[in-house]
Amino acid sequence: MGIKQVARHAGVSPGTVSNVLNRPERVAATTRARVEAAIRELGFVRNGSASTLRAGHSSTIGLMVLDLGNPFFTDMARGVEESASERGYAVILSSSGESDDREQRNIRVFAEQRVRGVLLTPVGDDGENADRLRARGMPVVLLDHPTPRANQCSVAVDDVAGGELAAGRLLADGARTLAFVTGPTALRQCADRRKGALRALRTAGLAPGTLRDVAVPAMNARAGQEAARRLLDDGGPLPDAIFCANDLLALGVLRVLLQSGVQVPGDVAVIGYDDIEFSAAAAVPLSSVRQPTYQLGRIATELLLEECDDPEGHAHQQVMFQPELVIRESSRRGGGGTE
Amino acid sequence: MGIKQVARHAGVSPGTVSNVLNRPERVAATTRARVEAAIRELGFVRNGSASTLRAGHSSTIGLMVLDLGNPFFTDMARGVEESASERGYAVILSSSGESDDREQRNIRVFAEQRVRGVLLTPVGDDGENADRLRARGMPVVLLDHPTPRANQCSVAVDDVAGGELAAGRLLADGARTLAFVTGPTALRQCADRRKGALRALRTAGLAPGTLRDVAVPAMNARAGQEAARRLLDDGGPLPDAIFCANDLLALGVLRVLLQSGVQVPGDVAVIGYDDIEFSAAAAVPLSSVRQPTYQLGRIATELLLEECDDPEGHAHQQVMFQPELVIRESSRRGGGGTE
DNA sequence: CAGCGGGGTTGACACGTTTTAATTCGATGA
DNA sequence: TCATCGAATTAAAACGTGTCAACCCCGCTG
Repeated sequence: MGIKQVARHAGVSPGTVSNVLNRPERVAATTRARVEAAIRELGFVRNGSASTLRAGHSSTIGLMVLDLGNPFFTDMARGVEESASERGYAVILSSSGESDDREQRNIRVFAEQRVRGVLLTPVGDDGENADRLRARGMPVVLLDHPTPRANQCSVAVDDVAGGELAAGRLLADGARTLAFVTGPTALRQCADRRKGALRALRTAGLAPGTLRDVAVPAMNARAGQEAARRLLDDGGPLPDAIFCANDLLALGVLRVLLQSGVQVPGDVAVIGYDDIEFSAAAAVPLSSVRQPTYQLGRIATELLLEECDDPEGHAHQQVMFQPELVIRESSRRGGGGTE
Repeated sequence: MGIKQVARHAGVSPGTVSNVLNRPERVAATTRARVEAAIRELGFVRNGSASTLRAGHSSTIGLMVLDLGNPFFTDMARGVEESASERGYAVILSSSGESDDREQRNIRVFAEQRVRGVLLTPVGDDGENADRLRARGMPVVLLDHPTPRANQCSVAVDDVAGGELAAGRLLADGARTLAFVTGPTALRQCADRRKGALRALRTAGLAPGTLRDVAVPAMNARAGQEAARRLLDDGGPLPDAIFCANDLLALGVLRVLLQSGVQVPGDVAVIGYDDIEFSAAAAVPLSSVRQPTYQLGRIATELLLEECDDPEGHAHQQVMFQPELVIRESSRRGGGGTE
């Protein structure tokens, strides 16, 4: 069922059918109509692999995120998909699950599929995978990951500023001891948010040692529960406030605290990061740091496709958004607690 | 950068390189080593589009879900991806956003890409899109959608039973008037859960008119908020209990109720559907109907790949799971209310 | 009337892989 | 010594599309 059958059925040559599909303006209206009718009658759909083989690249882009279970990334993906489909591109969506191996495997799939370009939220910080792709001549835009390097585009939100914002608010509210619940410390997001928190501590004149790190191996609610249990079980006094690298972590933390009879924000204030939809509906509405998630996806896609369309004329850009603090019940001192 | 360059570099013919890639056992150990070295040195990666063109189909499967913003579907997708990658297949993940148009567009992409098979959670009930695919000889498994038709596999959970379970519990707890907050009524999930609720009403000896439908155009938290506002604003008395077609809807409903000072479950009991992770952490922990989400994805993938591997010998199966009620605070009468 | 130009169409080739049938080569047995 | 056999490798064809140079036809100009 190829272009040839359509051509025969319409009484034209295969080349003409191809022209109808790709440069309709070059073919006379009457023959075009005839070909289109044939296409419809035969139910023809273009063989993408043949196109891709001929063209050297497909009309899909690859999107790799850290965790599909995190609404932050699915919101981003929505932005990507809408922006891409407006330009006639399809999106192949993949998740690395924060695993270096899976990132590499999935990137290999992208390479095999000859996607037109890749949007990558990298697990590691070295940009090795991105470099490998670019070495093959494949445009890459880093997503939710800033780069100092000028050889590629990136779109990100200032996580250091976000961390400073969150911790700063907790300190301003009177907290003297802080815990930082974090996922894998190798993740740039975690490291930067921690750096911001430390900066806030310094500004407040407190020693960096005041920040107690609680690292868990994932960034979901279950891991957050584990972190909270660790905080509760180790015998010492609870910190005045807990800053979580992630709303999912924060929701897990919150849940265990409440189950254990700890008052939030009375005994402990909690603040998360990402401002996912569920945070506002949590048992204690969660303060958080909001990012322009959907926009992140849209803009990254635009940059990527711009580079694809004109690799020579394209000027790489490093876009950096500023996050915004959203204060709700969970960090509002005097809002419902013991103190 | 093709098989030919690798062949030249290793001093063998292209056919041998292909054999190394696909049937390593047929090539002598020493030449195999030489070819593998060449592959590594040149950084060769197989051109998937050429493979696909030759084979007639790629080694990817397409997965189309209703809503990537719903954790129910991302959990399912996790099951699919893990099961597929165990067998060497990659997954192209797409969301129809509950829109018929987008479903059709994305299925077209699947067809163009010549995916090996499709896992489809259809928007409509007619199975037209699935039929079109199967007419092209492409295996399709319906996901979260039962079929009476024996010409295809399906994997689903009994939504009528789930609806009956949920509404039955609300009635057993003493509710006499019920609201059903639902997304697009054309969605099978919504229709079936409603049917179950009606069945429960009948069993309890109540008139079907007792069920007050509140239909909103989407199945997310925002739509749930709209539904709750509609319930509050129309002047009449609130129902004793609200059954939501979806946890996202329920979380939205819950939020607006609590903001308006309505006690849950004291004034109104609420129960959702899907038992997503966030439900347990909601302001009032949400009762819900649990489904074997991850298993759904795994089993559907297994069925699909089984059909792909042996289209003739494959016997279609219609798998139906039974849901399970999870009772939490939001529907526990006497748990914290006025009554 | 011959020549010219241009819009519309065609035919053939290339893309990179897989596969099948054919070929080489060394060893074995008669 | 020669025929035979099997293992290892090769050459060539095919998959369906896009492109590009060539070609045809027709009207127009000189």
